[in-house]
Amino acid sequence: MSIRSRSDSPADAGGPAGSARARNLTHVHPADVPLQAALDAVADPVRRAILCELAGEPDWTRACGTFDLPVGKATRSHHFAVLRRAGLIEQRDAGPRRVNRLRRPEFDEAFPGLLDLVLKETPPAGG
Amino acid sequence: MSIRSRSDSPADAGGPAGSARARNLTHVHPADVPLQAALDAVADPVRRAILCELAGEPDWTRACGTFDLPVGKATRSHHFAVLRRAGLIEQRDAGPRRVNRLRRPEFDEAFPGLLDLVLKETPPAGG
DNA sequence: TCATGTGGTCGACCTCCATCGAACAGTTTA
DNA sequence: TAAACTGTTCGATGGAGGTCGACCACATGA
Repeated sequence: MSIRSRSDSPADAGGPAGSARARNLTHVHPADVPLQAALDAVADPVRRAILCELAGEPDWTRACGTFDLPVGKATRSHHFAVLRRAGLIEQRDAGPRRVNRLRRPEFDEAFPGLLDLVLKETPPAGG
Repeated sequence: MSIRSRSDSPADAGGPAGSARARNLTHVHPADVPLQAALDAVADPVRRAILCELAGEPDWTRACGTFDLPVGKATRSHHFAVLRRAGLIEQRDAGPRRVNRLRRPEFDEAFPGLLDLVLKETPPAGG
């Protein structure tokens, strides 16, 4: 397998030191994520809804607050953090908003097929 | 996709009506399993250990009690039931024992890549 | 400076589920 | 019949995590 240098933190690109908020934005490369964490991340329906919405649009175009989710903003923030720690999404501060990107190629390399299953999911019914 | 006739309950093969215990052994075809149930099933480390052990041996050679698991027999029975209802394993009564088979081709067709991820998992560390 | 909008953090609550001991059921052998 | 073995079911328990309201931190614009 290809052990890449996980030091190329992509969120650091965009400034010498970044803002104070951005410095708290820690990312984990999918290659460093245990299978347990990856499965736990995608096992939640709200998080799968986030991933599906994110997959349908270009990178860095969706802020956290723009997702249609049946939970409050505290829970929403929690879910985004779980996805970030599982190597599934990447986040970047854009003014007061935090925009997202689905880490599809990296995650696919670490867990082949898993993200495809999530994105191909047929919504239960009716909705 | 190939919608196969899910009425070919394989556990019924082997007798006209089977024993009383066998009649309570209900199976679910992986094609009828929601993604949520499949993910929930493989998200548990004990169940993944069962799947990995099962994958290393021929079908119908491992009874439930022969698995090396860090849980009591009540919990063990629970986990096997979850795997059965998720379409991951097939069970058959052999005397007082209940032997198992990994439903690898059927499950792979319904959830491509998922079982591979589980079986390729590297045990956390040390051992 | 203030107001607004966005998102994170904290504490608490609550539900789900993994876990266990005990009792029960079925099979085999004596 | 009894004993031994295997596995299930039941009821209870504990912990992990999803959820919320409230408050806090940061960025923008007037």
